[in-house]
Amino acid sequence: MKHKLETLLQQSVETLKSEGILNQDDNPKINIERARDTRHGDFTTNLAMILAKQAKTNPRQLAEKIISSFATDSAIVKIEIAGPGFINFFINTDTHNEVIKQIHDAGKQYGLSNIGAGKKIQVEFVSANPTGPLHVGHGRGAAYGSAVADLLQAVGFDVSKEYYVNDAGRQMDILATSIWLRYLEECGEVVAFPSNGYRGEYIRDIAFNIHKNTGNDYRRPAELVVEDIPADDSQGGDKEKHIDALIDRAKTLLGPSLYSDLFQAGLTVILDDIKQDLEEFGVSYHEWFSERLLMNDGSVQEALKRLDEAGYLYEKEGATWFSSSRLGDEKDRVVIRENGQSTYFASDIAYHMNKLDRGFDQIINVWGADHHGYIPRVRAAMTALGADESKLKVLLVQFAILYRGTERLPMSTRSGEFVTLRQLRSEVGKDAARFFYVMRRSEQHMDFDLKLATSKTNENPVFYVQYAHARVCSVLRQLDEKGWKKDLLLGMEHLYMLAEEHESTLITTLSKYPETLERAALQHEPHVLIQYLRELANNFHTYYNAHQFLVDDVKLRNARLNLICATKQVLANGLSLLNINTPESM
RNA sequence: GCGCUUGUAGCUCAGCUGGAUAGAGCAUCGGCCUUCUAAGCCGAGGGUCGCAGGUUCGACUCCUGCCAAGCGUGCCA
Repeated sequence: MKHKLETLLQQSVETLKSEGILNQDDNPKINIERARDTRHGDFTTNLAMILAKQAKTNPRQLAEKIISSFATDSAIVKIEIAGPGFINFFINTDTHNEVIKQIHDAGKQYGLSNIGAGKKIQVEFVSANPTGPLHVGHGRGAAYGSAVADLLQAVGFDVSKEYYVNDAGRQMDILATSIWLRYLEECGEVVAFPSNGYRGEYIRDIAFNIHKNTGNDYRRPAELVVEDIPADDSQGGDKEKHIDALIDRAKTLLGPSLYSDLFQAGLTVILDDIKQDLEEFGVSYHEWFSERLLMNDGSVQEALKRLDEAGYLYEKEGATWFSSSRLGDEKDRVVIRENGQSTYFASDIAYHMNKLDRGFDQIINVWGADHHGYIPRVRAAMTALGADESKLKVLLVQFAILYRGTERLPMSTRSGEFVTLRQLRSEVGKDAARFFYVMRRSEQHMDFDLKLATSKTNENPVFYVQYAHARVCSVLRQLDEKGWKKDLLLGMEHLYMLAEEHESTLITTLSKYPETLERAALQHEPHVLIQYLRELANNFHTYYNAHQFLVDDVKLRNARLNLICATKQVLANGLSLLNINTPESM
């Protein structure tokens, strides 16, 4: 309907041009909106107000002319000029009610579209270091990223979801060393635990299992482990130097093969845990992309070579630098350290080169907001590689700050004090967690009060929406118990009987679903869909309380049943897109 | 210091990229269960849209300057 009005208005503009009322080069953007108030009809446009200046008349007069040149259409019963010059369109009820048939015919497909036209989009999200379980901050990225990806898929993009596994680098060495030290404790070799190590209980679990499965293979005398190691900061030393020395000691005492086994064992356990966690959260990936792979297959060297050939690399103070400041970054960045090792950023350059080579039309990175300073250097790298940096879209997710009542909960991976995603799921459930995470705009800082989410579950908005779905199911069960049958065709023939205001409002909301999906997807704003579902549920509950569906009049009854079944369908479509369950009863 | 993000009801947040009288939920107060699930519905109160200018028919929305909060500003990842 919206598109139809657009074309009709376009024709009016052309007519007015040929009459000389409008200039030939006036090509306004035709803007049709839903009227916010029912008194303003169904659709509205501000076209006359936009064009009034060029046409040198006042908006209301111009609106008159637009209307008089407007082709008649059976779907439109009335056109009005209102306020400063809005043109309001009133749609006839048959056209209005037709959406119930459309929803029935399309079923699960209702709302899907093909505006993405099969364009390839990659969405990378979460990508947490595999150094420990996911916490509630990652949960937000997971819920948001997957919702964005699934929405884009729903409107016709060819979407690939990816997790970048940072399975290389110093953090991983710290992890392996932390595990080893806990393992030594299991064996009875007591070594003071470094302040910079990973202190979580899960490290002990991993160490315990390695000890159980492999015995004393990794055991080395405590005296040798600590011999000549520089002091930790608790002893007035430097924690970085301390941990680096311990890593080196682990490598030398264990030898490359055993060290690598230990490293791999830790990585596997943690990554498997992350995969399972996400799966249970309803998040799936097409690709788990390994950073180590990039480092081992020469991609990093290749990427740096390309930067060098383009003249963007130079040597300074023993390191190799990328002159990103020439491309909009604040300063130049090191890609190869003094010690010869490439930096994390170098891997990331290679990773983005790899993404480009895979032929995506658009690359979306969902990052925690604390990484925002990283964006200019990645864009600079893409440009330097000769790519179109506008292909990259970075969506930032603000941290979720956890509260239990008024108490702010600590969130530090290193100290091991954090609420895991798994704990959150078991406390509030998958559905509520996903709903909560996606309910707010991603750039909003978010306060997540566990006490509220757990102790008052009945106030949780997710139940409100699910309850609407369950209520329709319940009505259908009642229908059955009364020995009545639903007569689809009879209902469709009598949709005109749905003349109550509550019915009309509900139908309008149903018809907004496709455009809501479209907007939510293109703007990368899943909260728009949540907002919509809450409105739809509200319309339904209000209707439910105001009118009886299972009335004796068989025509009206079936018309109403068709309406609430359409509502059920749209609720189900929206919720399942967000990977939230649609219970038949509650 | 500089950069990014945010500032809307007591609290948590929407506000459809500039439209008509700024909206929900929670909390508070008052109503509605012999009728399809009261996890629901109806009503009331509650606002200097951080502050000050500017742009125009029209600003919560765009521009500038302040104020406040969070984050960033590593040869960490």
